[in-house]
Amino acid sequence: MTNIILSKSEENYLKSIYNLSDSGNKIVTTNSISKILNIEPASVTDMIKKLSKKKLIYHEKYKGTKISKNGIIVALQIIRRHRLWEVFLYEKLNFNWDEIHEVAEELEHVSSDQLIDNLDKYLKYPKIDPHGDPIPNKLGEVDFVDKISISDLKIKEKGIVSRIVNEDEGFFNLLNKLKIEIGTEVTILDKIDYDGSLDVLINNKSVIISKEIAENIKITKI
Amino acid sequence: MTNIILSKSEENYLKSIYNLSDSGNKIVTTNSISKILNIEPASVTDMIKKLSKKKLIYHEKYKGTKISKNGIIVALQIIRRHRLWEVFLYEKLNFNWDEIHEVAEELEHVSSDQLIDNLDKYLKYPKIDPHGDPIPNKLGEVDFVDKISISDLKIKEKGIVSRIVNEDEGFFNLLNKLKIEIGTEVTILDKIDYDGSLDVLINNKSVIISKEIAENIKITKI
DNA sequence: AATTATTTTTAGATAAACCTAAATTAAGGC
DNA sequence: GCCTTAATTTAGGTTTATCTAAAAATAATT
Repeated sequence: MTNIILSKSEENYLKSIYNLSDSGNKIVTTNSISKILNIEPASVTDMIKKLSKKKLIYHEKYKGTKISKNGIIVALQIIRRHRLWEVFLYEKLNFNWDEIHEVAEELEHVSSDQLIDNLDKYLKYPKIDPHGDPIPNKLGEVDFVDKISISDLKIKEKGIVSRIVNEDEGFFNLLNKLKIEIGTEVTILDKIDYDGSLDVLINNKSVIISKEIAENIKITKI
Repeated sequence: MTNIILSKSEENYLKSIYNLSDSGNKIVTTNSISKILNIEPASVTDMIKKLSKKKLIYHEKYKGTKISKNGIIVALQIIRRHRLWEVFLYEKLNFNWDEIHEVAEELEHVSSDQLIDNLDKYLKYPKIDPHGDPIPNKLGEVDFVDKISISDLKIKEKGIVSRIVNEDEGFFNLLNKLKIEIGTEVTILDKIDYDGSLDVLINNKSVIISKEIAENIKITKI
Protein backbone atom coordinates (compact mmCIF):
# COMPACT_ATOMS: atom_id res chain seq x y z
CA MET A 1 0.00 0.00 0.00
CA THR A 2 2.62 2.56 -1.03
CA ASN A 3 0.29 5.47 -1.43
CA ILE A 4 2.33 7.94 -3.47
CA ILE A 5 0.83 11.38 -3.76
CA LEU A 6 1.18 12.88 -7.21
CA SER A 7 0.41 16.33 -8.51
CA LYS A 8 -2.30 16.80 -11.10
CA SER A 9 0.40 17.19 -13.76
CA GLU A 10 2.24 14.08 -12.72
CA GLU A 11 -1.03 12.15 -12.81
CA ASN A 12 -1.83 13.40 -16.29
CA TYR A 13 1.59 12.44 -17.61
CA LEU A 14 1.46 9.00 -16.03
CA LYS A 15 -2.00 8.32 -17.37
CA SER A 16 -0.95 9.40 -20.85
CA ILE A 17 2.16 7.27 -20.74
CA TYR A 18 0.07 4.29 -19.70
CA ASN A 19 -2.48 4.92 -22.44
CA LEU A 20 0.24 5.25 -25.06
CA SER A 21 2.02 2.13 -23.85
CA ASP A 22 -0.69 -0.35 -24.80
CA SER A 23 -1.23 -1.59 -21.23
CA GLY A 24 2.42 -1.20 -20.35
CA ASN A 25 3.87 -3.21 -23.22
CA LYS A 26 5.17 -0.59 -25.60
CA ILE A 27 7.92 1.95 -25.17
CA VAL A 28 6.59 5.47 -25.37
CA THR A 29 8.38 8.32 -27.14
CA THR A 30 8.83 11.80 -25.73
CA ASN A 31 7.20 13.27 -28.80
CA SER A 32 4.06 11.17 -28.51
CA ILE A 33 3.57 12.34 -24.94
CA SER A 34 4.20 15.89 -26.05
CA LYS A 35 1.54 15.63 -28.73
CA ILE A 36 -1.12 14.02 -26.60
CA LEU A 37 -0.73 16.46 -23.73
CA ASN A 38 -0.05 19.50 -25.89
CA ILE A 39 3.09 20.27 -23.96
CA GLU A 40 6.49 21.01 -25.51
CA PRO A 41 8.94 18.08 -25.73
CA ALA A 42 11.44 19.91 -23.52
CA SER A 43 8.88 20.06 -20.73
CA VAL A 44 8.05 16.40 -21.23
CA THR A 45 11.72 15.55 -20.75
CA ASP A 46 11.65 17.37 -17.42
CA MET A 47 8.64 15.46 -16.21
CA ILE A 48 10.07 12.17 -17.42
CA LYS A 49 13.04 12.78 -15.14
CA LYS A 50 10.73 13.45 -12.24
CA LEU A 51 8.61 10.34 -12.75
CA SER A 52 11.78 8.29 -13.26
CA LYS A 53 13.10 9.41 -9.91
CA LYS A 54 9.83 8.26 -8.37
CA LYS A 55 10.28 4.87 -10.07
CA LEU A 56 6.98 5.11 -11.89
CA ILE A 57 8.69 4.87 -15.26
CA TYR A 58 12.04 3.74 -16.64
CA HIS A 59 13.89 6.03 -18.95
CA GLU A 60 17.09 5.90 -20.92
CA LYS A 61 18.25 9.07 -22.61
CA TYR A 62 17.10 9.29 -26.21
CA LYS A 63 15.64 5.79 -25.98
CA GLY A 64 12.09 6.38 -24.80
CA THR A 65 10.08 5.62 -21.71
CA LYS A 66 8.62 2.44 -20.27
CA ILE A 67 6.08 2.47 -17.49
CA SER A 68 7.03 0.45 -14.40
CA LYS A 69 4.90 -2.15 -12.57
CA ASN A 70 4.22 0.41 -9.90
CA GLY A 71 3.50 3.04 -12.51
CA ILE A 72 0.86 0.80 -14.04
CA ILE A 73 -0.82 0.32 -10.68
CA VAL A 74 -0.92 4.04 -10.04
CA ALA A 75 -2.11 4.79 -13.59
CA LEU A 76 -4.91 2.26 -13.28
CA GLN A 77 -6.16 3.95 -10.14
CA ILE A 78 -6.33 7.26 -11.97
CA ILE A 79 -8.16 5.59 -14.83
CA ARG A 80 -10.47 3.93 -12.33
CA ARG A 81 -11.37 7.29 -10.85
CA HIS A 82 -11.91 8.79 -14.29
CA ARG A 83 -14.22 6.04 -15.46
CA LEU A 84 -16.25 5.88 -12.27
CA TRP A 85 -16.90 9.60 -12.54
CA GLU A 86 -17.92 9.09 -16.16
CA VAL A 87 -20.50 6.55 -15.05
CA PHE A 88 -21.76 8.95 -12.41
CA LEU A 89 -22.05 11.85 -14.83
CA TYR A 90 -23.79 9.76 -17.45
CA GLU A 91 -26.16 7.77 -15.30
CA LYS A 92 -26.92 10.07 -12.42
CA LEU A 93 -26.37 13.57 -13.73
CA ASN A 94 -27.71 12.89 -17.24
CA PHE A 95 -24.67 14.14 -19.09
CA ASN A 96 -24.39 13.18 -22.74
CA TRP A 97 -21.91 10.62 -23.87
CA ASP A 98 -19.67 13.31 -25.40
CA GLU A 99 -19.79 15.70 -22.43
CA ILE A 100 -18.54 13.42 -19.70
CA HIS A 101 -14.87 13.18 -20.60
CA GLU A 102 -13.90 16.77 -19.95
CA VAL A 103 -15.44 16.98 -16.49
CA ALA A 104 -14.19 13.52 -15.49
CA GLU A 105 -10.74 14.76 -16.45
CA GLU A 106 -10.97 17.21 -13.54
CA LEU A 107 -12.77 15.01 -11.05
CA GLU A 108 -10.24 12.20 -11.46
CA HIS A 109 -7.63 14.24 -9.61
CA VAL A 110 -9.59 14.46 -6.39
CA SER A 111 -7.78 11.73 -4.57
CA SER A 112 -9.71 10.33 -1.64
CA ASP A 113 -9.90 6.56 -1.41
CA GLN A 114 -13.05 6.80 0.64
CA LEU A 115 -14.63 8.98 -2.03
CA ILE A 116 -13.86 6.56 -4.83
CA ASP A 117 -14.78 3.43 -2.91
CA ASN A 118 -18.11 4.87 -1.81
CA LEU A 119 -18.80 6.17 -5.30
CA ASP A 120 -18.05 2.70 -6.69
CA LYS A 121 -20.49 1.15 -4.25
CA TYR A 122 -23.10 3.82 -4.94
CA LEU A 123 -22.87 3.10 -8.67
CA LYS A 124 -23.16 -0.64 -7.88
CA TYR A 125 -19.62 -1.57 -8.88
CA PRO A 126 -19.92 -0.91 -12.61
CA LYS A 127 -17.62 -2.94 -14.85
CA ILE A 128 -17.55 -0.56 -17.79
CA ASP A 129 -17.87 3.17 -18.35
CA PRO A 130 -20.32 4.74 -20.81
CA HIS A 131 -17.90 4.21 -23.70
CA GLY A 132 -17.58 0.54 -22.86
CA ASP A 133 -14.09 0.89 -21.40
CA PRO A 134 -13.47 -1.41 -18.45
CA ILE A 135 -13.19 0.07 -14.96
CA PRO A 136 -10.22 -1.27 -12.98
CA ASN A 137 -11.19 -2.45 -9.51
CA LYS A 138 -9.62 -1.31 -6.25
CA LEU A 139 -6.74 -3.72 -6.78
CA GLY A 140 -6.07 -2.54 -10.32
CA GLU A 141 -7.54 -5.61 -11.97
CA VAL A 142 -9.11 -4.93 -15.36
CA ASP A 143 -11.46 -7.09 -17.36
CA PHE A 144 -10.59 -8.24 -20.83
CA VAL A 145 -11.24 -5.67 -23.50
CA ASP A 146 -12.53 -6.48 -26.97
CA LYS A 147 -10.02 -5.58 -29.60
CA ILE A 148 -12.10 -6.62 -32.56
CA SER A 149 -13.85 -3.87 -34.50
CA ILE A 150 -16.85 -4.11 -36.75
CA SER A 151 -14.37 -3.80 -39.61
CA ASP A 152 -12.74 -7.08 -38.56
CA LEU A 153 -15.91 -9.10 -39.08
CA LYS A 154 -16.47 -11.10 -42.24
CA ILE A 155 -19.68 -11.14 -44.25
CA LYS A 156 -22.60 -12.73 -42.36
CA GLU A 157 -20.72 -12.59 -39.04
CA LYS A 158 -22.43 -11.01 -36.03
CA GLY A 159 -21.25 -9.01 -33.05
CA ILE A 160 -22.45 -7.07 -30.01
CA VAL A 161 -21.19 -3.51 -29.71
CA SER A 162 -18.98 -3.42 -26.63
CA ARG A 163 -16.86 -0.31 -26.79
CA ILE A 164 -16.67 3.04 -28.55
CA VAL A 165 -13.16 4.31 -29.07
CA ASN A 166 -13.78 7.77 -30.48
CA GLU A 167 -14.91 10.48 -28.06
CA ASP A 168 -15.98 13.46 -30.09
CA GLU A 169 -19.37 15.02 -30.52
CA GLY A 170 -19.79 14.32 -34.23
CA PHE A 171 -19.20 10.65 -33.72
CA PHE A 172 -21.64 10.67 -30.84
CA ASN A 173 -24.33 12.23 -33.02
CA LEU A 174 -23.77 9.62 -35.70
CA LEU A 175 -24.13 6.76 -33.22
CA ASN A 176 -27.28 8.37 -31.92
CA LYS A 177 -28.71 8.61 -35.40
CA LEU A 178 -27.86 4.99 -36.17
CA LYS A 179 -29.17 3.97 -32.74
CA ILE A 180 -25.92 2.22 -31.98
CA GLU A 181 -25.09 1.84 -28.30
CA ILE A 182 -23.25 -0.58 -26.06
CA GLY A 183 -25.12 -3.88 -26.50
CA THR A 184 -26.48 -3.27 -29.99
CA GLU A 185 -26.29 -6.29 -32.32
CA VAL A 186 -24.67 -5.85 -35.70
CA THR A 187 -24.48 -8.20 -38.70
CA ILE A 188 -22.21 -7.68 -41.68
CA LEU A 189 -24.25 -7.84 -44.88
CA ASP A 190 -21.57 -6.82 -47.36
CA LYS A 191 -18.12 -5.35 -47.69
CA ILE A 192 -17.43 -2.76 -50.37
CA ASP A 193 -13.99 -3.43 -51.80
CA TYR A 194 -13.57 0.06 -53.25
CA ASP A 195 -13.05 1.95 -49.96
CA GLY A 196 -13.62 -0.69 -47.30
CA SER A 197 -17.10 0.58 -46.40
CA LEU A 198 -19.44 -1.90 -44.79
CA ASP A 199 -23.08 -2.70 -45.26
CA VAL A 200 -24.28 -3.52 -41.77
CA LEU A 201 -27.60 -4.65 -40.37
CA ILE A 202 -28.42 -2.61 -37.27
CA ASN A 203 -31.83 -2.71 -35.60
CA ASN A 204 -33.16 -4.57 -38.66
CA LYS A 205 -32.03 -1.85 -40.99
CA SER A 206 -29.25 -1.99 -43.53
CA VAL A 207 -26.84 0.94 -43.27
CA ILE A 208 -23.53 1.75 -44.93
CA ILE A 209 -20.77 2.84 -42.60
CA SER A 210 -17.25 3.91 -43.55
CA LYS A 211 -14.24 1.80 -42.69
CA GLU A 212 -12.99 4.46 -40.29
CA ILE A 213 -16.21 4.46 -38.33
CA ALA A 214 -16.30 0.67 -38.26
CA GLU A 215 -12.80 0.64 -36.79
CA ASN A 216 -13.89 2.83 -33.90
CA ILE A 217 -16.67 0.49 -32.81
CA LYS A 218 -15.39 -2.53 -30.93
CA ILE A 219 -17.51 -5.66 -30.67
CA THR A 220 -17.77 -9.11 -29.12
CA LYS A 221 -18.17 -11.73 -31.82
CA ILE A 222 -21.24 -13.94 -31.46
CA MET B 1 -22.11 36.80 -16.90
CA THR B 2 -18.47 37.71 -16.50
CA ASN B 3 -17.18 34.24 -15.90
CA ILE B 4 -13.78 34.83 -14.35
CA ILE B 5 -11.61 31.76 -14.09
CA LEU B 6 -9.69 31.56 -10.84
CA SER B 7 -6.98 29.21 -9.70
CA LYS B 8 -7.63 26.88 -6.80
CA SER B 9 -5.54 29.18 -4.58
CA GLU B 10 -7.38 32.28 -5.62
CA GLU B 11 -10.68 30.54 -4.96
CA ASN B 12 -9.57 29.50 -1.50
CA TYR B 13 -8.46 33.01 -0.60
CA LEU B 14 -11.65 34.57 -1.89
CA LYS B 15 -13.83 32.10 -0.05
CA SER B 16 -11.92 32.70 3.18
CA ILE B 17 -12.16 36.45 2.79
CA TYR B 18 -15.88 36.16 2.26
CA ASN B 19 -16.30 33.89 5.27
CA LEU B 20 -14.29 36.24 7.47
CA SER B 21 -16.18 39.28 6.24
CA ASP B 22 -19.56 38.38 7.73
CA SER B 23 -21.35 38.26 4.37
CA GLY B 24 -19.27 41.08 2.94
CA ASN B 25 -19.87 43.60 5.71
CA LYS B 26 -16.67 43.55 7.72
CA ILE B 27 -13.16 44.53 6.72
CA VAL B 28 -10.82 41.55 6.86
CA THR B 29 -7.26 41.71 8.17
CA THR B 30 -4.25 40.15 6.48
CA ASN B 31 -3.44 38.25 9.64
CA SER B 32 -6.87 36.68 9.92
CA ILE B 33 -6.59 35.34 6.37
CA SER B 34 -3.10 34.10 7.15
CA LYS B 35 -4.34 32.22 10.19
CA ILE B 36 -7.34 30.63 8.56
CA LEU B 37 -5.43 29.44 5.50
CA ASN B 38 -2.23 28.60 7.34
CA ILE B 39 -0.22 30.70 4.95
CA GLU B 40 2.35 33.33 5.97
CA PRO B 41 1.12 36.95 6.04
CA ALA B 42 3.66 37.95 3.39
CA SER B 43 2.14 35.45 0.97
CA VAL B 44 -1.32 36.71 1.82
CA THR B 45 -0.24 40.22 0.88
CA ASP B 46 0.85 38.91 -2.52
CA MET B 47 -2.48 37.29 -3.17
CA ILE B 48 -4.39 40.34 -1.94
CA LYS B 49 -2.66 42.35 -4.63
CA LYS B 50 -3.66 39.77 -7.21
CA LEU B 51 -7.31 39.65 -6.21
CA SER B 52 -7.37 43.46 -6.01
CA LYS B 53 -6.20 43.72 -9.58
CA LYS B 54 -9.05 41.42 -10.56
CA LYS B 55 -11.47 43.72 -8.70
CA LEU B 56 -12.71 40.94 -6.47
CA ILE B 57 -11.60 42.80 -3.36
CA TYR B 58 -10.66 46.34 -2.41
CA HIS B 59 -7.46 46.91 -0.54
CA GLU B 60 -5.69 49.89 0.97
CA LYS B 61 -2.17 49.35 2.24
CA TYR B 62 -2.09 48.55 5.96
CA LYS B 63 -5.84 49.13 6.17
CA GLY B 64 -7.33 45.72 5.50
CA THR B 65 -9.39 44.14 2.75
CA LYS B 66 -13.03 44.45 1.75
CA ILE B 67 -14.66 42.02 -0.64
CA SER B 68 -16.33 43.63 -3.68
CA LYS B 69 -19.84 43.03 -4.99
CA ASN B 70 -18.39 40.88 -7.71
CA GLY B 71 -16.16 39.10 -5.22
CA ILE B 72 -19.21 38.17 -3.17
CA ILE B 73 -20.93 36.71 -6.21
CA VAL B 74 -17.89 34.62 -7.10
CA ALA B 75 -17.37 33.52 -3.49
CA LEU B 76 -21.00 32.44 -3.20
CA GLN B 77 -20.63 30.24 -6.25
CA ILE B 78 -17.63 28.52 -4.68
CA ILE B 79 -19.59 28.07 -1.46
CA ARG B 80 -22.52 26.75 -3.47
CA ARG B 81 -20.30 24.13 -5.05
CA HIS B 82 -18.82 23.17 -1.69
CA ARG B 83 -22.17 22.73 0.02
CA LEU B 84 -23.79 20.84 -2.83
CA TRP B 85 -20.91 18.37 -2.77
CA GLU B 86 -21.34 18.07 0.99
CA VAL B 87 -24.98 17.11 0.50
CA PHE B 88 -23.95 14.58 -2.13
CA LEU B 89 -21.26 13.02 0.06
CA TYR B 90 -23.55 12.85 3.06
CA GLU B 91 -26.77 11.70 1.45
CA LYS B 92 -25.60 9.61 -1.47
CA LEU B 93 -22.15 8.36 -0.53
CA ASN B 94 -22.90 7.88 3.17
CA PHE B 95 -20.05 9.95 4.46
CA ASN B 96 -20.19 11.01 8.09
CA TRP B 97 -20.94 14.53 9.06
CA ASP B 98 -17.32 15.15 10.03
CA GLU B 99 -15.78 13.56 6.92
CA ILE B 100 -17.47 15.58 4.23
CA HIS B 101 -15.69 18.89 4.62
CA GLU B 102 -12.23 17.80 3.53
CA VAL B 103 -13.34 16.08 0.33
CA ALA B 104 -15.78 18.85 -0.56
CA GLU B 105 -12.85 21.22 -0.20
CA GLU B 106 -11.29 19.52 -3.23
CA LEU B 107 -14.44 18.93 -5.25
CA GLU B 108 -15.51 22.57 -5.00
CA HIS B 109 -12.70 23.58 -7.34
CA VAL B 110 -13.98 21.54 -10.27
CA SER B 111 -15.63 24.38 -12.10
CA SER B 112 -18.20 23.21 -14.59
CA ASP B 113 -21.54 24.99 -14.49
CA GLN B 114 -23.24 22.03 -16.08
CA LEU B 115 -21.81 19.76 -13.40
CA ILE B 116 -23.06 21.91 -10.55
CA ASP B 117 -26.48 22.60 -12.06
CA ASN B 118 -27.11 18.94 -12.77
CA LEU B 119 -25.84 17.95 -9.35
CA ASP B 120 -28.20 20.50 -7.81
CA LYS B 121 -31.10 19.04 -9.74
CA TYR B 122 -30.07 15.49 -8.88
CA LEU B 123 -30.02 16.37 -5.19
CA LYS B 124 -33.46 18.01 -5.62
CA TYR B 125 -32.30 21.57 -5.06
CA PRO B 126 -31.36 21.29 -1.40
CA LYS B 127 -31.60 24.49 0.63
CA ILE B 128 -29.13 23.57 3.34
CA ASP B 129 -26.04 21.40 3.63
CA PRO B 130 -25.58 18.70 6.28
CA HIS B 131 -24.36 21.27 8.81
CA GLY B 132 -27.45 23.38 8.25
CA ASP B 133 -25.62 26.04 6.26
CA PRO B 134 -27.70 27.52 3.45
CA ILE B 135 -26.80 26.69 -0.15
CA PRO B 136 -26.71 29.75 -2.44
CA ASN B 137 -28.71 29.25 -5.62
CA LYS B 138 -27.41 29.71 -9.15
CA LEU B 139 -27.92 33.46 -8.86
CA GLY B 140 -26.06 33.71 -5.57
CA GLU B 141 -29.18 34.19 -3.48
CA VAL B 142 -28.91 32.80 0.04
CA ASP B 143 -31.64 32.11 2.55
CA PHE B 144 -31.66 33.75 5.91
CA VAL B 145 -29.40 32.09 8.45
CA ASP B 146 -30.20 31.70 12.13
CA LYS B 147 -27.76 33.60 14.24
CA ILE B 148 -29.21 32.64 17.60
CA SER B 149 -27.46 29.89 19.53
CA ILE B 150 -28.82 27.67 22.26
CA SER B 151 -26.85 29.88 24.64
CA ASP B 152 -28.97 32.88 23.63
CA LEU B 153 -32.20 31.29 24.83
CA LYS B 154 -33.68 32.15 28.22
CA ILE B 155 -35.02 29.65 30.70
CA LYS B 156 -38.15 27.83 29.44
CA GLU B 157 -37.61 29.05 25.87
CA LYS B 158 -37.62 26.51 23.02
CA GLY B 159 -35.81 26.20 19.72
CA ILE B 160 -35.25 23.89 16.76
CA VAL B 161 -31.63 23.06 15.94
CA SER B 162 -30.92 24.62 12.54
CA ARG B 163 -27.19 24.80 12.10
CA ILE B 164 -23.98 23.37 13.51
CA VAL B 165 -21.04 25.72 13.39
CA ASN B 166 -18.20 23.51 14.58
CA GLU B 167 -16.84 20.94 12.13
CA ASP B 168 -14.55 18.66 14.06
CA GLU B 169 -14.89 15.00 14.86
CA GLY B 170 -15.09 15.33 18.65
CA PHE B 171 -17.97 17.71 18.35
CA PHE B 172 -19.66 15.37 15.91
CA ASN B 173 -19.36 12.48 18.32
CA LEU B 174 -20.87 14.54 21.10
CA LEU B 175 -23.86 15.52 18.96
CA ASN B 176 -24.30 11.88 18.05
CA LYS B 177 -24.28 10.88 21.68
CA LEU B 178 -26.79 13.55 22.61
CA LYS B 179 -28.87 12.68 19.52
CA ILE B 180 -28.81 16.26 18.42
CA GLU B 181 -29.32 16.84 14.71
CA ILE B 182 -30.78 19.47 12.42
CA GLY B 183 -34.43 19.66 13.42
CA THR B 184 -34.08 18.50 17.03
CA GLU B 185 -36.15 20.44 19.55
CA VAL B 186 -34.43 21.88 22.61
CA THR B 187 -35.84 23.55 25.72
CA ILE B 188 -33.78 25.47 28.26
CA LEU B 189 -34.44 24.13 31.75
CA ASP B 190 -31.85 26.08 33.68
CA LYS B 191 -28.78 28.23 33.32
CA ILE B 192 -25.83 27.70 35.62
CA ASP B 193 -24.39 31.09 36.56
CA TYR B 194 -21.02 29.73 37.59
CA ASP B 195 -19.68 28.86 34.10
CA GLY B 196 -22.59 29.56 31.83
CA SER B 197 -23.44 25.88 31.35
CA LEU B 198 -27.00 25.07 30.35
CA ASP B 199 -29.43 22.46 31.47
CA VAL B 200 -31.29 21.55 28.30
CA LEU B 201 -34.17 19.21 27.55
CA ILE B 202 -33.33 17.18 24.44
CA ASN B 203 -35.41 14.19 23.37
CA ASN B 204 -37.19 14.28 26.75
CA LYS B 205 -33.94 14.05 28.63
CA SER B 206 -32.24 16.70 30.69
CA VAL B 207 -28.59 17.19 29.80
CA ILE B 208 -25.96 19.71 30.83
CA ILE B 209 -23.98 21.26 28.00
CA SER B 210 -21.15 23.78 28.28
CA LYS B 211 -21.57 27.34 27.15
CA GLU B 212 -19.05 26.79 24.34
CA ILE B 213 -20.99 23.88 22.93
CA ALA B 214 -24.26 25.77 23.23
CA GLU B 215 -22.76 28.62 21.22
CA ASN B 216 -21.92 26.30 18.36
CA ILE B 217 -25.47 25.06 17.93
CA LYS B 218 -27.68 27.57 16.16
CA ILE B 219 -31.45 27.37 16.50
CA THR B 220 -34.74 28.82 15.33
CA LYS B 221 -36.75 30.09 18.27
CA ILE B 222 -40.23 28.63 18.61
C1' DA C 1 28.75 6.31 -45.59
C1' DA C 2 27.84 11.07 -45.52
C1' DT C 3 24.54 14.36 -45.07
C1' DT C 4 20.15 15.94 -43.82
C1' DA C 5 16.17 15.72 -41.03
C1' DT C 6 13.97 14.56 -36.88
C1' DT C 7 13.83 13.68 -32.11
C1' DT C 8 15.37 14.48 -27.67
C1' DT C 9 17.82 16.85 -24.31
C1' DT C 10 20.11 20.82 -22.09
C1' DA C 11 20.30 25.60 -20.75
C1' DG C 12 18.26 29.45 -19.32
C1' DA C 13 13.64 32.11 -18.47
C1' DT C 14 9.04 32.91 -16.69
C1' DA C 15 4.75 32.77 -13.80
C1' DA C 16 2.31 31.09 -9.78
C1' DA C 17 2.31 30.38 -5.07
C1' DC C 18 4.68 29.85 -1.53
C1' DC C 19 8.68 31.05 2.01
C1' DT C 20 12.08 33.95 5.43
C1' DA C 21 14.08 38.12 6.97
C1' DA C 22 13.95 42.89 7.16
C1' DA C 23 11.57 47.32 6.78
C1' DT C 24 7.56 50.05 7.39
C1' DT C 25 3.25 51.50 9.31
C1' DA C 26 -0.35 51.53 12.69
C1' DA C 27 -1.97 50.75 17.38
C1' DG C 28 -1.76 50.63 22.35
C1' DG C 29 0.37 51.81 26.93
C1' DC C 30 2.04 55.05 29.89
C1' DG D 1 2.67 62.53 22.63
C1' DC D 2 6.42 59.22 22.67
C1' DC D 3 7.75 54.53 22.58
C1' DT D 4 7.11 49.75 22.31
C1' DT D 5 4.58 46.16 20.17
C1' DA D 6 1.99 44.14 16.71
C1' DA D 7 0.49 43.99 11.99
C1' DT D 8 1.60 44.52 7.34
C1' DT D 9 4.38 45.01 3.48
C1' DT D 10 8.69 44.74 0.73
C1' DA D 11 12.67 42.34 -0.93
C1' DG D 12 14.64 38.48 -2.34
C1' DG D 13 14.58 33.33 -2.61
C1' DT D 14 12.48 28.44 -3.75
C1' DT D 15 9.73 24.93 -6.18
C1' DT D 16 6.66 23.35 -9.78
C1' DA D 17 5.43 23.33 -14.32
C1' DT D 18 5.74 25.41 -18.14
C1' DC D 19 8.30 27.89 -22.23
C1' DT D 20 12.03 29.07 -26.23
C1' DA D 21 16.37 28.50 -28.33
C1' DA D 22 20.25 25.88 -29.04
C1' DA D 23 22.93 21.60 -28.68
C1' DA D 24 23.33 16.67 -29.01
C1' DA D 25 21.88 12.18 -30.46
C1' DT D 26 19.41 9.21 -33.45
C1' DA D 27 17.08 8.09 -37.76
C1' DA D 28 16.33 8.61 -42.68
C1' DT D 29 17.81 9.59 -47.46
C1' DT D 30 20.55 9.68 -51.13
